[in-house]
Amino acid sequence: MPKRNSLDADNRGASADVRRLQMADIARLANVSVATVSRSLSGSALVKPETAARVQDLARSLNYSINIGAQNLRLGQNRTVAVVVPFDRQTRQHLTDPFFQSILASLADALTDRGYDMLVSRVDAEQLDAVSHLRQTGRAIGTIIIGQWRHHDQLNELGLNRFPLVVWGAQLTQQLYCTVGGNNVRGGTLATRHLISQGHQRIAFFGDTAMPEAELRFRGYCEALESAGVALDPELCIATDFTAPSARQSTLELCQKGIAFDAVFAVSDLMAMTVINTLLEKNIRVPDDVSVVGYDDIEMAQYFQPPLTTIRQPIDVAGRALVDALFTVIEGGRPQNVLLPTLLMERKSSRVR
Amino acid sequence: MPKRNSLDADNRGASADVRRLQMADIARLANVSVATVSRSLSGSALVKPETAARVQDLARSLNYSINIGAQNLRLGQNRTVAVVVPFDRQTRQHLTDPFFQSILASLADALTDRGYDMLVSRVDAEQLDAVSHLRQTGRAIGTIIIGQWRHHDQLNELGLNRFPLVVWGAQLTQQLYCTVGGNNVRGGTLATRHLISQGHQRIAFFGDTAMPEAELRFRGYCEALESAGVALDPELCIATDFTAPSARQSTLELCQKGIAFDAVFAVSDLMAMTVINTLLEKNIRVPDDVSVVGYDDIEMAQYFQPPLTTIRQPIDVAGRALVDALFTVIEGGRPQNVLLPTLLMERKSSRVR
DNA sequence: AGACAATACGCAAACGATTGCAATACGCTT
DNA sequence: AAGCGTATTGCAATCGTTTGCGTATTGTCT
Repeated sequence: MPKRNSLDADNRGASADVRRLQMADIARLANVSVATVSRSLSGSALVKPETAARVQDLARSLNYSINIGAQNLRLGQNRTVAVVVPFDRQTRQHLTDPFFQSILASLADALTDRGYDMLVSRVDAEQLDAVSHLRQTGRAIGTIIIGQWRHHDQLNELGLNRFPLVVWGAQLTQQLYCTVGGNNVRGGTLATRHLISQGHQRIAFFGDTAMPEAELRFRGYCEALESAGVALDPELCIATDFTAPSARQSTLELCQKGIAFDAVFAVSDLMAMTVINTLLEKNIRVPDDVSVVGYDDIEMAQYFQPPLTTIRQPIDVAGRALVDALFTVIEGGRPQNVLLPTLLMERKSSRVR
Repeated sequence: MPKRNSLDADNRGASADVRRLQMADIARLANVSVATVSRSLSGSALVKPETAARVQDLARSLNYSINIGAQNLRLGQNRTVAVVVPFDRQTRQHLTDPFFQSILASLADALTDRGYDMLVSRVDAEQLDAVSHLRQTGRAIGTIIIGQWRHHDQLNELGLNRFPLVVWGAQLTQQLYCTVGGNNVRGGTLATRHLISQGHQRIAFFGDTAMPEAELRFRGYCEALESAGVALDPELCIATDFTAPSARQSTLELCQKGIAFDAVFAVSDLMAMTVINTLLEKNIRVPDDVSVVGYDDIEMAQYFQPPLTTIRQPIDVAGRALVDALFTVIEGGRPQNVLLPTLLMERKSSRVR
C-alpha cells in the first residue's frame, strides 16, 4: 500500500505548490465526517441546517472546491462536450476560416449557458472516426463536429454505434447521425436566382463539390439555372477548396482562359472576398463589371468593400441548435435534423447588369 | 453499500447504450488480474511479454480505452489546459474579434501537438479571478488567459498565489504573472513613425487606453510623435473600445466635429477596417485622403480593400509561445515574459501624403 | 536435491468524492 | 422510566485505475 498521505502532504507543503484541499480537510476542521461535508455542500436535507451552514462557511472561507474528476468518477457523469474542428491535411485548412471560428464562439456561449465545459479537439479530417476516442476515454459526454468533410461514411458508422454526435453540415440521404445546418440547396438557389434576376447569365460557381455542403449549394445553383432556362456551362463550374490562396488561383485561371462571365457565386465569404480582390488586380471591378455573391455572412462581410451580398447562416443560432440537438441525442432521443433559416443578404457586391 | 455492479450492467445492457468496457472485463476475458491488465497496457516490464501482447491484442480488438477520469484521479495528473477568453459585459465583445479567434486556433494546434486537451471557458472580464476555479476543481492543470482587460490587479493576485497562469497581453511593471505578447510600445512607434515618414502630421489614435495593450501602443504613438517634433493633440486621441460599432461611432463623431486629420492609427485591424469603411461613407477615401494603419495583421487584413497596412503580431508563434511559457510555469520555472517580434506590414491603406 | 535469486502475477490499498444503511441522539407519549 | 419515532450523523462500499508488496513459479548453481 502506498503510504503517501501524510508524507506527501509534508513534501508538497515544503515544495512550491500547496496541497489542494479536500473534503477530509474540511471534515476534520468542522469536526464532522466526510459524508456530512459532502451532504452539506450538495444541499442535502439530511443534514441539520446549522451544521450545513457551518460547513459551507468553512468551505467558502478556505476557498475549497470539490474535485470534479473524483465526483465524475463516482457519479458516472460528465459535464464536458467535445467540439471537433477537423483539419484538412491537404489544404492545411484548420481553423482559418472565420466562419468556423465564429461557430466555435457560438458553441462556447451555448455550452457555458448550459453549464457544460467545451473541449476543443483537432482531428484529421481523413479520420473523423478518431473522435470516438473522446467518449471512450470518458473525456466527453458527446461530440460536436464542424463539417462533414469527405467522410459521410465514417460519420454514419459512428451514428450506427449510437455514438452521441451532432454534426454541423449538410443534410444527406441515408444519414445515421444528426446534422444541424443551413438549407444549402435553398441557399444555392437564392444566390443564383438573385444573380439571374439582376440580369446575369454567365454565373461562375466556385466551390469544392466533394464537400457535402458545397455540393448541395451547387445543386441549388443548377436548379436555379435550369428553372430560369439558363444553360449550365461546365467551364463556369470551378472546383476550388475553401482556402483563400486556392480561390485566388482559380480566379486567375478563369481570367486567363478568357472564359466570359458576369457573376460569381462562391460557397464561402472568404472565397468571395478573395475573388473580388483578385478580380480587382485584373482591373475587373465588383459590382460594376462582375457581381459576386458569397456564403455564410461572416461578420466581416458587412464591413468588406464593397459590402458583400451573401447567403446568411445564422451563426448565433447555430451554436444553440447544435447543443440542443446533442443533448436530445444524449438523452436517447431520435436524431432530429435541424435546418436553420437561410436567407439572402443583399448588399453591394452584386447589382443589376 | 450500493450493490450496483451486476444490476447496473444488466440494466444498461437492456437499455440504449452499451456499458463501457473496463479493465475488469479485459482481465476476466484474458484470465489475468486487473493489475496485470493495467501493467500490460502501460508497457510495464513487470509482465511477461507474451501475456502483455495477449492483453494488448484483446484490448485492441474490443476497442477498449482506459477511463481518463479514473486514471487522472489515481495518478493525480491531468492533461488539460484551460483557455479563457474573457467576455466584456459592457461592450459585449466576446469572441467576436478575429484576432482572438485566431489565437484560439493557434493554441489548439500548440496544445494538440503537446498531447494536451484544450478546455475553452468563458469568464466575465470583470472577474478574471474566477478562473482559479478551473484549477481548484481539478479541471485543468493550468490556464491561459487571452488579454488582461482591466484587471491587472486580479491577475497579479493569482500570480501571487502561484496559480499556474500565462496571459496574452502587455508586459507591465510590477507584474507577478507571466505574459506573452507583442512589443506594444514598439508597435505603436512603428505605426506612427511610418505615418509621419509619409508626411502625415495629424494622426488620430483610436483605442481604449484602459486596456493595457492599447495603452502601451498609445505610449508608442506619443513617443513617435514627440521624437518627430509633432505636437500631440488630445482631440485626436479617441477612446474607443474594440468593437466595430464603437469604431464606427467614433469615426462619425470625429468627422462631425470637423477636426482635421490626415491619418488614423487604430489598435486593431477590425477597428481599422471599420474606420476605413465609415470614412468611405463620408466620401473620404483611403489612402487617397486619409491613411490608416491597423494592428494585429489578422488574415483578412491582406484581403481587405485596400490591403491593410498594419502591425503584425505573429499569431502562429503566439500559441506555441503561450503554451511553452505555461509549461515552464507549471514545472516550477520562473515566469519569463516573452516579447514576440512586432513588425510593420506596409500595404495599401497608407501612402505618402 | 536443496537453496536461492529472479521473474510473473495477484491482493488490496489508495486517488477524492457519494450514498445506502446502521447507529446514535433527541423528543415525545404513556 | 421505558418505549418508540424521527432527525442527524458516521461507516464503509463504490466509481475505474495504479502500484507497493507478498506470493507463486521458474530457473540456476552447488
